[in-house]
Amino acid sequence: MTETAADGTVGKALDVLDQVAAHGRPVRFTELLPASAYPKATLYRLLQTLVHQGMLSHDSNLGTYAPGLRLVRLAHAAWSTSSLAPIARPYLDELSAETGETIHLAQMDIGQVLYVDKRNAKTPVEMFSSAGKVGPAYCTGVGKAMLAFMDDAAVDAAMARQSFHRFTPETLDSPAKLCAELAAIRLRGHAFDREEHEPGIICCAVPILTRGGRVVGAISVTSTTARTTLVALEALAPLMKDIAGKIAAVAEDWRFPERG
Amino acid sequence: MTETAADGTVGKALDVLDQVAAHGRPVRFTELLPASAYPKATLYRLLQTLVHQGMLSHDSNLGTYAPGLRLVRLAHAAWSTSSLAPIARPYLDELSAETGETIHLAQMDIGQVLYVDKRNAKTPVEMFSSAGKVGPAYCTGVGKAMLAFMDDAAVDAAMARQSFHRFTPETLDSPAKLCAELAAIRLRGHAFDREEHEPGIICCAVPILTRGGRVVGAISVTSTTARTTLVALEALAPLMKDIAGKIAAVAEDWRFPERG
DNA sequence: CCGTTTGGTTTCACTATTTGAAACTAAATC
DNA sequence: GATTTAGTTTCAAATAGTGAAACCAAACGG
Repeated sequence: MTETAADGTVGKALDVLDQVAAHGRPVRFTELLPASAYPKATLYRLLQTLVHQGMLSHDSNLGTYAPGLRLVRLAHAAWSTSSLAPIARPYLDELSAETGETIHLAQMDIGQVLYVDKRNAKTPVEMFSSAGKVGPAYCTGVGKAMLAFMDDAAVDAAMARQSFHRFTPETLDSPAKLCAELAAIRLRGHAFDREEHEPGIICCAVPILTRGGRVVGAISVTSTTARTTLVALEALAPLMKDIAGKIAAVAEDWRFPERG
Repeated sequence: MTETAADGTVGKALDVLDQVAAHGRPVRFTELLPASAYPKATLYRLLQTLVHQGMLSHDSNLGTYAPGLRLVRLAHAAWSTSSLAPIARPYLDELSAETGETIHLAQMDIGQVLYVDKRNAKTPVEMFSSAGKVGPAYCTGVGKAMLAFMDDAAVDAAMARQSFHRFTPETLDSPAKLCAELAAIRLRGHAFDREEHEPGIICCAVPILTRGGRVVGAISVTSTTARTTLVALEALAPLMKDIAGKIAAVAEDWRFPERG
């Protein structure tokens, strides 16, 4: 299950960190032990180190471990210096104002979609509930939009990491179906989510491409079948492509200079 | 400068990670080397490991290192399972609706204030730009509100970590002044920021305390001298204390059970 | 155009750190 | 009060980390 090529102690420690984080709630030593590849004493010491470093917090009276706040601090740095979010902000605001719908900004992270920013029409704020969240690539608009424009090697690598779990009757549940879809997306220039991940939820997504054609992210406009249709969403595609182009232009100069 | 008691290789690696994050922009090997406590080869290997683990990203044509997206993913877990934010959300919404002002939710992290959530009257969303941000404890409302109710040992530890840099003429720039202020806050039950951190910015903050009196965080309402006065802000204190109480009650059952 | 500097990567013998089976302790549970 | 369960500590063996120095490549300067 763990495919992490743990290089050295650091790798192991981070592996443990991931495990704790994956549980999504405070976990006890004994819950971790069977899932971990390491013997009792080793796991114990790794946990101690991580706690001591503030990467985990340990509740001594419940005996539970949870991800520590130091991570939040570090992530702030990561988010603001390595993600597209700060650059894309004004453009997302623009798109949000124009469409009034839910907007997502995502990047690809080892075969998974990582949402790095969001605009929500109704509710005022939702924070990390969106930024930092990960999702499947094969059944989300942003995921497919990015896959469609990645190079073969990267697509293969990503493909290998998809579960192809059938979330809804519409989910593309095989590599073959997905490949066909990607070809269509390449032609069209934008991707749809036809209730493939959640029933009733549809979206239209476009990739963010550098001049050199490299994928750096994707944006999507999401809505519900109750409120709108794919056809109506598709009408937004030109605007979205325009916005994506602007983001790409700024991003390229700023953070993703094309190799000379 | 580096006061990290680096335990083992993991500690060193995380130390390096912090250093990279601290720069706030992609950094090159040579910029890191002099600042780092480790010799060339060691630093090099640590960086390699971190990159390989996705904790850092390395731009091979610029030769720069930046915090990696894996951190964002991990932080999402940390934020949603270890911070007060998910619990406090509805109450912050309530406070936001009632006051219409900027609201902060903060926790104490090794002597620094870590903002974990925010509500902004005007702009719809601001994400990590606030969550994950750190600030000084000695000259912010939330910082002082928390310090005032922490136990002596914790206050001492935190004090030792304050820079007492004089941001404005109003900044409390010595431990003595701060101590006096903390006593006043304890009496009053709420703290002010009298333009101590930024000119023109004032706030009123209250601690979030468990039944046992343990500090788990603080909330603040911020405004400008142009728009309002401390007296007007103080009028909100009862409401804020009420909200803080509600958050504490839920938090305690949920995540901070008092030791029996 | 070639010698030199600067920035980054690799080597390798040395050694400190990590390892993990097993022993141990404390607290539940029977 | 015996027994299980959960967590912590020990210690010799083994592994992984160290860092001075050598090396390489690209940029620089004369």
